Amino acid sequence: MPNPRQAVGRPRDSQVDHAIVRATRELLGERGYAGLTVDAVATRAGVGKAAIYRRYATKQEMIFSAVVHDMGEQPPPDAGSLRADLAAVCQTIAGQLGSAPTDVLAGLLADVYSDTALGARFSETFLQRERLVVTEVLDRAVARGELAARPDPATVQALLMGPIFAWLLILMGDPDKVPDLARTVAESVAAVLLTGAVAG
Amino acid sequence: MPNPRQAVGRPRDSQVDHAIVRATRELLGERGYAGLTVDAVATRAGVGKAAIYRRYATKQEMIFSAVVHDMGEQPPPDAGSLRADLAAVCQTIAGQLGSAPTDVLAGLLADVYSDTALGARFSETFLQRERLVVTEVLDRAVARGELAARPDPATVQALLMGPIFAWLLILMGDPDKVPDLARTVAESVAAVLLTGAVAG
Amino acid sequence: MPNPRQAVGRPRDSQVDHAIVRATRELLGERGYAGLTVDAVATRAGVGKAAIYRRYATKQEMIFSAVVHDMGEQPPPDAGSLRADLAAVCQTIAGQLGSAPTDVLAGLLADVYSDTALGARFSETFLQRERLVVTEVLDRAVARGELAARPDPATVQALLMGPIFAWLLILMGDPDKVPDLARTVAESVAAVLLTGAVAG
Amino acid sequence: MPNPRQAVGRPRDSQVDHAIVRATRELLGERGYAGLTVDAVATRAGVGKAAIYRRYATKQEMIFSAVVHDMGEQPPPDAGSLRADLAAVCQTIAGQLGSAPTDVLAGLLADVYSDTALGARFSETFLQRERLVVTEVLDRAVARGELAARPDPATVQALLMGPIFAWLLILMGDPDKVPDLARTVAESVAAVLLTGAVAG
DNA sequence: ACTTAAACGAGACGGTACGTCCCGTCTTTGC
DNA sequence: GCAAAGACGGGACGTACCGTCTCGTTTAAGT
Repeated sequence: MPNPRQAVGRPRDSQVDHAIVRATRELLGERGYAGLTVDAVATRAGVGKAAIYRRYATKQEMIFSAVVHDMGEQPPPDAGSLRADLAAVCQTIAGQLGSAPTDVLAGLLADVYSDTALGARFSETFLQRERLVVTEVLDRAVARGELAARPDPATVQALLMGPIFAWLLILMGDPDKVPDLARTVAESVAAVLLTGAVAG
Repeated sequence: MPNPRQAVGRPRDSQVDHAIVRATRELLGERGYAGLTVDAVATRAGVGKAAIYRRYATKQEMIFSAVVHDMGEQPPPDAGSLRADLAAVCQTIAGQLGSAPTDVLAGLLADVYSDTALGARFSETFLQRERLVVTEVLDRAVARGELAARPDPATVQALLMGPIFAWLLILMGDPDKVPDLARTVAESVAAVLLTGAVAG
Repeated sequence: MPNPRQAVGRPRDSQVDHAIVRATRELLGERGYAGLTVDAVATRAGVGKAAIYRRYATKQEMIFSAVVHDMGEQPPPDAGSLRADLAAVCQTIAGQLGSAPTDVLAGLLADVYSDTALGARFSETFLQRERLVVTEVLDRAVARGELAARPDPATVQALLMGPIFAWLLILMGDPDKVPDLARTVAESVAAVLLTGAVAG
Repeated sequence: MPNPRQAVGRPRDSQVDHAIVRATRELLGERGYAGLTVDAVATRAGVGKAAIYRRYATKQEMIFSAVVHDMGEQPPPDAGSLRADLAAVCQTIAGQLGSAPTDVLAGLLADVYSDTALGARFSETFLQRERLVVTEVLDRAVARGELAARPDPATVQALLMGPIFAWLLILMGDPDKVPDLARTVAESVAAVLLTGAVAG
């Protein structure tokens, strides 16, 4: 059951979509989050502002879509143990967070709080998808007999992503040390979970 | 040897200082971070804009000063064990982060990336002071013989503050559950440190 | 010798022509000259914008054609005397000017100055045709012996149409009084012409 | 009884007023009425757009004020006879109309119809003031015994200004011939008035 | 008391970006 | 090849803030 409105009128030009996303990413890299303007994106993309606002309701949505686009968050491969699964999840998180400049991440995070629609989209696109991954990993551990009961996935999610987030965004730590940090995080979360200290 | 320029002319009115801080906090609560304007603060405070810019170089500095004001980060009391000390540090962090609305925290974090001066101040006022606390706690554990060598304080700081940060700012979790989370965090960090898995 | 391009392809739909003209007039009445948009005309007419721009090069031309359409300016019937002929011409002018809302007339007049092509068409469609009428009337008066020489037709044209124009467009006078005014104008122009005060 | 609000805050800078008016006039001359943009005026005047919109509610008001500014319409000197007085009035009208480019006059006239406030101002600033002049001239003629009763000033105003208006704005006639036309107009109006054909 | 100099409320200033609107053109699908 | 529908590049509009700059007034400290 495709969208019935697709049949009428000139269809959206997908080259315009790409040009906007591309220009946004380039300019974010060149001028930073705070220095990005919609006019500059339009000019760089060779596109009218109307074409941008036809796709995105606000500047913030445009940036969000250009940066987050498709944080695929594929279903995680079973690595055989909770410890190994957690390590894999951590690496994925680290890879995603490291894919955008920190000032952009911080800017987006702030925008999420001033735009309800964006907040919902952020939650759906990113948080809930990642939570499913965490849930899956925990369920496996229960199935294996490593855990007696499934701990709260949201709590585990915070334990996993938090330190990496803090390292990059708040402490402005060296990105090269993120892999080491990810290992330590996986280690510490596995330790605390396996002692049974975290409630469901 | 005070600033000689202070002696001449009309002195700053400390009531103006308070009015600005107060108006800023009120308006942050009412309209949120993104909705705050300097004109509105001036009006609410019954103050001219010049009086604000005489005190703060930018809007961001004004907000920073009004919100962060005095994250005291007092020296931590020795609780007798690494596990207990980490728990205390975690509670402190949780208390500080919970004292401001999340949208304000996110907004300030974004500003830190577009304003070098603010970034430096944020680092000095907040990060480095907290790092000293972490370092002190770790040193005590070494002195007690709990740890063979002092792990990297920055890494430990990320492990401690990260999950709470993520819970509040990213996952938009229930603030009432933060104390529980803080306990879990302290537990997990103590576990991984005591196994010696974290390098110095 | 018709246009050879007319023979190929689908012929223009004359219903579309009428729909455009009709929608234009309706919307001019409802929203006024300044509030008219091509999109609105297309929507109201149930027509694509391309169909409009296939017929008219600009929005202004569209309006012009819809409003002026056929200012017939038929050859004037000989009324027997200069005085009577002038009165007839004046009534015709008054009738034409009164047929469109004043804001539309003012808008069109302004457009004539920003669009050379429209200016030319305005001149051909309206001014020159009217001038021929004036010239004819003056020539008759010469033939009758009422005038010794033919005065400058452009000057007489200005004397005849000017007051009615000013009354409606500038002074925003009562349209019901235009017939009276037209009589007075004819009277005054006849008077000055018959005294021989106007040069050829 | 001066404006009580003058005392508070920074006063308007009259140099800014002049810069705006000057830039508007220059650009009207260079690019014509249709080519004028508010941004261009702001840039040329070395002024922010806000400074313009603080003074004028719309672009149209700005242009109106810059062009019409002060059509002084001083009380007319008594020339001794109705015929001579009318000639003087005609010359004044001709001078005023000739002081601005025709495209600007046409543009302003159109604006008057899409902006009620501007229409009112146009009427007060220009039409009513001129009408007083006409009324005064007619009253003098009555006092002199040239006229039995005072004819309708609005009608006479239309008779006087109309032909000059039509000559310049509609017929796009040679501006050099306006003085001749003005004389003819005065002649014809005097003729018709003195025959008593125009009602009060 | 009188001068000096800075701080004060108010609000205008130059500048920049926003999001909207409209023009005239182009690109689909269908007839 | 015309039709409706609607996306396209371009560009102006009027609004909203920012951080600065006058105004005239008020408040101390130093004479």
